[in-house]
Amino acid sequence: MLTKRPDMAAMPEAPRGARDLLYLREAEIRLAQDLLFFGYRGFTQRPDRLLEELDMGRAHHRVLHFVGRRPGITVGDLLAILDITKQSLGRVLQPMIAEGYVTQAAGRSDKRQRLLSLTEKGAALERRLYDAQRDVIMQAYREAGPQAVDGFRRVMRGLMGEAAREEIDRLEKGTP
Amino acid sequence: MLTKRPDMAAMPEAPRGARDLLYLREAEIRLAQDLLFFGYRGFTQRPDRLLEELDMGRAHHRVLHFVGRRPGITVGDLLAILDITKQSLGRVLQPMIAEGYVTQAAGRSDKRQRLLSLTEKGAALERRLYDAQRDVIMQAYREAGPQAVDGFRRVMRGLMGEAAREEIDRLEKGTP
DNA sequence: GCGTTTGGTCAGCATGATTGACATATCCCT
DNA sequence: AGGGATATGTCAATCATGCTGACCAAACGC
Repeated sequence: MLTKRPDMAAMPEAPRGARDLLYLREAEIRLAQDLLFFGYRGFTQRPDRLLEELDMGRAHHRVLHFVGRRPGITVGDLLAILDITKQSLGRVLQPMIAEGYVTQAAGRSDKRQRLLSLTEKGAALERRLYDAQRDVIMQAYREAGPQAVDGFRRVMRGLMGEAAREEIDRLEKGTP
Repeated sequence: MLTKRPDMAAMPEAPRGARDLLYLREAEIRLAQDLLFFGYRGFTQRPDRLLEELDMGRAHHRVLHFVGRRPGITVGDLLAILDITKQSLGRVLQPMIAEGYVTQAAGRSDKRQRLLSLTEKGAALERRLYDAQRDVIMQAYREAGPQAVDGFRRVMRGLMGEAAREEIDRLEKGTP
């Protein structure tokens, strides 16, 4: 498949140069795939190592992160953010409650709700994970420069769906 | 933990404004975490759906991608890129060979090596996955603009380790 | 009072990762 | 030619994280 390239058949009479543009575009997209794969791995590597020592995984980190980000979040909202099933969350969340990383409190207006928050212990662990990840991000931001950071943000926002974009805006503001 | 913020104790006599800067920096890092989580999910979502229909997972996609990117790659090099164990790769790779997505050929200089390449069938599937992912990336790139794309690349490179950065350079050139 | 919503829980399954141990073929150096 | 190192494959067992379907309990709200 070394000689087969995209959309060639679809442009049998493409103008001179169009073929080269397609090659260029493909190289650009392939590079993006590689960057996302290796970059995301670099981003998760250090927290993963810390979590391993505590017999936890990335799922636990996500709970710590989003509960810390939005204290008093309901189980339902957390499920919507993580986009996993109630059962999958339960298996991670219940042990975290039992071991005192997360607390539940009945909602004041709706008593069915279990509002989730981090305990001191949970917040301390979250901060350790945050610090590890912060170092990696700060380093990348410093090397790249502020303008690059802005570009990074724009592209990442574009990669996610509309729902996730709204979720991010909500997280940035507080809890509207 | 709503009132506890980073490094406060470490800067008891910080100048006016330093405290605000720390708040700002934390918000920046938290945003980066959210962007990477939701962005990466958006990036993998469409291929994941296609793969599901064929009873494959993300691991299969990674093999198709990197073998397609570097035809004739050795098992060892692929392992180094994916950073998984031989056994983990074997469970994904062997069925793909059996079902005719990937072929093996003995290395000409070193006959121990099994040089991996995509078959027509494998390349066709890889292209379907690529096309799905390309649409998402192109959309994000178009919305963000070329300058943002450059910034995105810089930051993502910064997030990965030195080894991954070299690997990306190697992939971009060909197979040095 | 009754249907709906929120949350928890049970049993079972798939995927993709892990480790340790061992086998085979080939390479390369002495 | 011998022998250690290298490249790959394979066995068995385990773990983490996702899934489904079914069902229950409590509280809401009309």
